[in-house]
Amino acid sequence: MSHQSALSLTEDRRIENEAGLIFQHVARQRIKLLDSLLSPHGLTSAQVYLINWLLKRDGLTQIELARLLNIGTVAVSGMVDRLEAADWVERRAHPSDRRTKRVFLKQSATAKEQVLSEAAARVNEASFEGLSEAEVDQLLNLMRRVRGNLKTALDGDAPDLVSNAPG
Amino acid sequence: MSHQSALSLTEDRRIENEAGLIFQHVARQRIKLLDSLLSPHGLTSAQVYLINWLLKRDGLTQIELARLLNIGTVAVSGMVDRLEAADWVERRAHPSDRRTKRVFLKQSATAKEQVLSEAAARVNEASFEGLSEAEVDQLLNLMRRVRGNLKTALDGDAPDLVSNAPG
DNA sequence: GATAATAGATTAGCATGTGTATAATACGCA
DNA sequence: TGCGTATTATACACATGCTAATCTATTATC
Repeated sequence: MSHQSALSLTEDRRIENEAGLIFQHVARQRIKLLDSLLSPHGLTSAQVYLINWLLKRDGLTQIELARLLNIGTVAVSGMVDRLEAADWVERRAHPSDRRTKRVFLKQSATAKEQVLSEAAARVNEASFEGLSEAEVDQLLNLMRRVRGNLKTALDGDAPDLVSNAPG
Repeated sequence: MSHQSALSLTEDRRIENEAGLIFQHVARQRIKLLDSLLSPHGLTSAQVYLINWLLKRDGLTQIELARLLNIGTVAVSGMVDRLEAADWVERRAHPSDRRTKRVFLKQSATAKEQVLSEAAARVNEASFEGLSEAEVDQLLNLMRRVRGNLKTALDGDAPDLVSNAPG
């Protein structure tokens, strides 16, 4: 690794534990805050991430959702179960492939688009309070590079389906 | 919020979804990579975060661990259950407060210190591949500010016990 | 066409986190 | 002493993620 000479195993010890905690805490705190904003609407943050992709492209298959959300197909299966039970989405048979089930939003979900958008924006505002626009850009760009690094380390060389995010 | 004028609700829409996904993906990818490094030793990443604090200060109470790990006491209770069942730690009665149980490492855990340290270092190396030392510092500093912002948004004004991380 | 390999989705079982409710203990104060 | 409150840990129910195994349907190969 090119980085190894700059931060060796021993020199790295200063940040080795803290970095992991920071990334985890920020992710979990954002979820917690987003959940608190969404719970009055009967939705969770993970469900909204899924719905956001369907708002961009309705009728995605579960495997496509799994790749976009960076989770396994099993997790998608369970989430769609719960979303379907609560009448936010419905599964429909794929016209030509009977293995595949496509997921479509129901009207109750599309009607919430504005609410979900504002909740996400409020979490970002809280997160980036006091940071300049340049600093936010810097942070997100560095995070994208870290995500790419980790994807390489985990997947080997799989294509990056997530980089074209909805927005 | 001072930030609101720089990035309004509408201007924010470009990043509103992506930011959340990035933070989540990075956190989960790091966990996944760390878990894969630790599973040969019969440990999970969450368990190692807890053990790392005990390596710094053995005999913490469960509530202290909860605050340090930024999780609830219920989650600590379950984790200590599993760690105790696997003989990594043991609960001991507090000398003066019979409500409290302090958690102590067993020899099997302290013997693993070097292994855990190297696993964490390898995750950081993979994460920060291609980033300069200055960029890593920049990233972590920005993330610390985000964490502080979110803590304020969630807790109100609770003290930040986590900023003095082990390492 | 029959058979093998691949792909999409689900089930089962687990770890980790949440919120709410409870039990036991400690503490503050009359 | 004793009552009310706060603290610590746990029980319960749930959401979200994982891996491994399974089932069905498609595709590739002989």
